[in-house]
Amino acid sequence: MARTVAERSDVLPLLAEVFREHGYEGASLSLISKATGLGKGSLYHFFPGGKEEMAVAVLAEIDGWFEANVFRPLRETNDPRAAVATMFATTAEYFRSGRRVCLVGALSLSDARDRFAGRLRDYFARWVEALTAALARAGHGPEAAGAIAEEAVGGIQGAVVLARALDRPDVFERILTGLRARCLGTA
Amino acid sequence: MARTVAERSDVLPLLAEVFREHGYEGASLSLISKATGLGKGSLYHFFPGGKEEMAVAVLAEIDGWFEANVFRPLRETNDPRAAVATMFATTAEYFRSGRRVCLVGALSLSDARDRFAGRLRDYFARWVEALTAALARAGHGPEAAGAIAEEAVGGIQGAVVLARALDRPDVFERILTGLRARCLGTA
DNA sequence: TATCATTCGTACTGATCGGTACAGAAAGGC
DNA sequence: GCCTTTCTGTACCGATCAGTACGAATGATA
Repeated sequence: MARTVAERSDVLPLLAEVFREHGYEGASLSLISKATGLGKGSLYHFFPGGKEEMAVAVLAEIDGWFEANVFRPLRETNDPRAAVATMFATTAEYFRSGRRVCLVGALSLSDARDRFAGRLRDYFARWVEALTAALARAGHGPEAAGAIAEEAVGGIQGAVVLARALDRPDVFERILTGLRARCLGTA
Repeated sequence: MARTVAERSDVLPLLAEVFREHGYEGASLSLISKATGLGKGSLYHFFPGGKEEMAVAVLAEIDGWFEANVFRPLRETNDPRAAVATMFATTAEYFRSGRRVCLVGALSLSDARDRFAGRLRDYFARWVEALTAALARAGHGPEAAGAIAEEAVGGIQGAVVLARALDRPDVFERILTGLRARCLGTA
């Protein structure tokens, strides 16, 4: 049979898009097969655990991407204010101004939440922690930094929901602008 | 056969809970049947259009509840600051501090969004408009009122996502407290 | 060219999906 | 007392679900 992909990791972005668009339950194997161009044989070869293993792999890749591009910069930068600003720009681009759903957030609202509870909690907890640390280093008081970080991380998720429901990416941009100002405001 | 319910509206809250917990795709007729105690015969008697009609009816009821308990008070009150404060208290109770999912928001993130796009957009648009009007009457400038309203409505949705992912209702409460302060702050 | 593990398509399983058909029981009018 | 309308359970439909089995094609090695 014809070879289509060399690496399991090659299909993860395609897989992620299917889960984002259809959710965990809605992402049927036939949809996944169509989106990846892989038959069931290949799919179960790469992911013996089936759909659940596919979702875990996708979540791990997303987690790794945010760790490298968002969380770590927030923790390790020498210029926390610039790092916070970069975080908003990076996430706005990643979520395509609300046109792209946050898979972690969407799973948190679905009945698949319990299945992946630990990973979902971990993702958001590390995001809030990293942002809290950056805000504290930027001059916010310890308790205010945590509260603002929660408001910002939650606010980004809410911006995705609202922009998608209203079908208005400009609403996403405006909310993020407000959140950024709140993070960088009184230091 | 034994009669179980008298009115179609009696099953709407049960139906809503099934959709909230399992999403549109995940709410199978067998789950719905179990949750409502109604067989398929009764279900299709009340909702000839099947699942889609059930979801539409549930959305209409939710919309009606928010219109009566949240949107209209914001529009018609003589004390806009008190009305805004009441909105936060009412929604916190309705969403049970993030333990209960917002069905409208969850559907907006799912692949059922297109099916109900108009209703989802309408719900959030009216919420933002009503809150904008109240904030303007409370003394905010016209452009600031709109921006804060979007941030607040989105923020509530994000608070549900975050509190549910972290399994921490206190995060929901803290975020709402911050949003309320932002709405009532500099008037 | 022969070998061999890896990769892949297809056919299949049993279960469940949303929806339909229909017979029969309860309720209400008379 | 019927008799009509309103409700309700159950059996069934074709389609699709996640997952398994397995043979065939492939690419690397030799």
